[in-house]
Amino acid sequence: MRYSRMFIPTAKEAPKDAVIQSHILMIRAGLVKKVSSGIYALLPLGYRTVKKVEQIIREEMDRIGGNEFYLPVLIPGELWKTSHRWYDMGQELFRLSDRGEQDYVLAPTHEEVFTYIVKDHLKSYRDLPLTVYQIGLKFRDEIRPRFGVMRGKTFIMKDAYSFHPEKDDDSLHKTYSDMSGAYRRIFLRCGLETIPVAADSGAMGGSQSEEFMVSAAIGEEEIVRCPDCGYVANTEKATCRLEEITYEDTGKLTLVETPNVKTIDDLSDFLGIGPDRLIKTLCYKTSDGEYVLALIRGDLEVHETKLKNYLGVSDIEKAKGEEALSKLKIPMGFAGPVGVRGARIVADKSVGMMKGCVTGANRLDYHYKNVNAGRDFVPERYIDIRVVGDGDSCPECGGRLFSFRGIELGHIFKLGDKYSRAFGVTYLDEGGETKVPLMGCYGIGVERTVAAVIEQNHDKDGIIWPMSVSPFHVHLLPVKYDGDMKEAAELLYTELSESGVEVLIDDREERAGVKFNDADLIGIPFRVTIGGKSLAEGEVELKVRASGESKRIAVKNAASVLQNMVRKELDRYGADGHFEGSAQ
RNA sequence: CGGGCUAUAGCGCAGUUUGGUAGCGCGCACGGUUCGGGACCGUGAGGUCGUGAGUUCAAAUCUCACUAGCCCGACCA
Repeated sequence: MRYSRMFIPTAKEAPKDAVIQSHILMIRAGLVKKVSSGIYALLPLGYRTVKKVEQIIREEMDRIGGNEFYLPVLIPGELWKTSHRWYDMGQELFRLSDRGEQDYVLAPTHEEVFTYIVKDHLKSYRDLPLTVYQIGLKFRDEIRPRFGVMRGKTFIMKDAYSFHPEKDDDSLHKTYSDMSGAYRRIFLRCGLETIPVAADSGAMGGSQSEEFMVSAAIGEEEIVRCPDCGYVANTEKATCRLEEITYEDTGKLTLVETPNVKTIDDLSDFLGIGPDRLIKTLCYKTSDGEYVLALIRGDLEVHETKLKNYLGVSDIEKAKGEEALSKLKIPMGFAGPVGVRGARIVADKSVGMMKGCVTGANRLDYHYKNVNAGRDFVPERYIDIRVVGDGDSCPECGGRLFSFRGIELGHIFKLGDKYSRAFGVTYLDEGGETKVPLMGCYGIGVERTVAAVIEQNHDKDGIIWPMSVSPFHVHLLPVKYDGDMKEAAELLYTELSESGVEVLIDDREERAGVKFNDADLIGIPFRVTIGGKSLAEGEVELKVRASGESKRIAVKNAASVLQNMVRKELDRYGADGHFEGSAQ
């Protein structure tokens, strides 16, 4: 491609709403343009990279037997009512209706459509297992779009679904681990180091689930890892060993006056007791309108996602002060589990052994002391709802966990039969009996992957593309697009292009400095400078964007040398040595 | 949705306190000099000052309402 003909709006300064490097660089290098909050247009350079990532995904999906589809994004609401997600999903689902007032959704994922299609054609156990996928646009009415392309209202996602014989967990597990392997290769081929993390399955339902994370300070996920045994988990799911604390029965329940002492810290100071002797009581309201008291040891925090998952509701929120008072007669700051009516009581495991402790008395300015769990109150269950973080003990080996932040690029789930059952998907088994298949689902955020590549591969001057996803392989830079330099550059351009190397030639009549800076910003792995002096000596100059190394090559060999270097570099990112030639 | 903030030329910003009819840098166009790391000189184009109402002789500036966007939190690929 010729730079002068290509739409590449580079900029010295990025708009102030870009706060992370990948976002700033995507805008400055002319990869994307914001159309509205959370909605981005891919410009030619950005789209080239996106297509390469898609192609890598496609190759890896096909390798494990995936069938690629192209599905509509406008979906009849009927399908979503069948799966019940029309009602469950809440406001992030874009809903609309046509002139006949038929309901539609803009698909945020494609379980419904794929299940609908498979239902009609799946007849026999011989058709299983089946893996289908597509790469396409998704819509989510995100509450807060963020970080450019990282979290948008529209985004490209690869989503795959697998179908397996009923109760055949081995078959499901086989595809699940094939996916896990494919995901590792995909990210590796994109030049990314990802960390597979045990995760929460969230609203999707299902059992096992694994997220593919890239470590990044701006990541939206918090992950804990044990350096000793390698345990890794999203904090939505992570557990830890319970600290050994000795509690003693201190006698019978006693009311104690605690005027205006509302927080754990204040209470701890006021009574001169450590926070691990206090039971924190948080009052939640579920999306079903139920009230729940969540109990946890005073020095710990409740993880709302864990609590929500246990309760099996789509959302929870802290109950408003007035509401807790009027509905449950619980004054804010003095809440406790003793004698409460009208609310479920759920306790973290840390509360299970607590004796001789302090809780709110549900009476303004009073707490109870000498509280024993099990005696003075009985929660419906002791479960793990605590926030696990730095310094907690690894549940596997007891080592000290540390936490870090990550960006979620992919997520794989075992779904079970929720969707197949809802849609009435069945097949006949060997014995001629009707069965319901198990399902798995597997997603990758495409633009987000591109953003992560930039996040991990850039310097102060711009992007440093891995060859596998770079919009071009070689950037030809004639210092002057005129005379001998122009001629040599054009010749090299033709030779390289004909041999399958993707070349961007900077044929603009710009000053050298401008061209160099744009080249660094755009970040194509190999830059070849065709300058007056070296050309007079029959040479051109190769600069490797990543290392900054440069060397001279004889003009007459340049095409073949570059061709080999590009090939070698592409092979480095090939998976298992199977990678063949250019990513296009 | 809760908390914080912003809105003036394509981008980055000043001007708002104390009302007087809009400016700087980058970018863009033209001319000239320059020409291997974002050159210089000159000329020029480009603005409903987020929207609407109000106060006033006069509003980017003061008042009210609204809208959009950004940051922190809850949701997700």
